Amino acid sequence: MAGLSIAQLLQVLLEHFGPQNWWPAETPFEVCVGAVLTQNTTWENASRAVGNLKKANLLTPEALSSTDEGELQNLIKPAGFFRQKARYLKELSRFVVREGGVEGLKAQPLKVLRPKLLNVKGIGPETADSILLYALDKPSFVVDKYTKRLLYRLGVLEGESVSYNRVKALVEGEIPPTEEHLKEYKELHALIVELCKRYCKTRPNCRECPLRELCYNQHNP
DNA sequence: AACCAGGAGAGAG
DNA sequence: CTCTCTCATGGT
Repeated sequence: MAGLSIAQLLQVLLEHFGPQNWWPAETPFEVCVGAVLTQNTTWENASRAVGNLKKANLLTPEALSSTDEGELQNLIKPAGFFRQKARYLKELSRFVVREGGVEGLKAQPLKVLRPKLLNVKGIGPETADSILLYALDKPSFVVDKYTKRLLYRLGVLEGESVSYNRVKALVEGEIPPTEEHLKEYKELHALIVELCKRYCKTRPNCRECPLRELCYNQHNP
């Protein structure tokens, strides 16, 4: 049944969609901000908020950390949860400044950086890994709702509520978190999102899905 | 008009 | 560690 390897999955997705070259952002810090703003929200909504911050010249750690929180709330409203996300962005930007900016973060090893990020209010496992992978070029695989849903429907996971760390360990067990696999981590997560946005949402569209023959429960999703 | 979207914190068991 | 509540805007 579950004879599907993660490497195979990546290969099939790459053949269908081609390299995605994520994350859609101009700077590493913009990736960090976007990672927070897209929490439990569509990228379309998060992107509007990012655009507002860009117009206001707030997409640097220094500018963001010294901005009035109330004004910040107004700018990021389209992303939803604007009160807590404004607080989270303040926490994050202060952290980045404190650590010597993006360069200061990049200089640190993954093993010490990940716990530090998880210690920041508003940065959970997915947001931390997104920042590590796409903003700081550290090989830390990103698990999200799509990843769990897809791996479940492919018969790799027992359910969709398997814990974050177990899914992460599963993938990183097959593709080790080393520098040489950085590109594969980036592409795999991006491709899973691309696939799921189109074919593997809560209500699936299996008929046009390129993976429909691999999906063990395609008739009762 | 419910339902959903690239989560995370806080509290309880 | 797992379960449940809350947080909010915008599209279908």
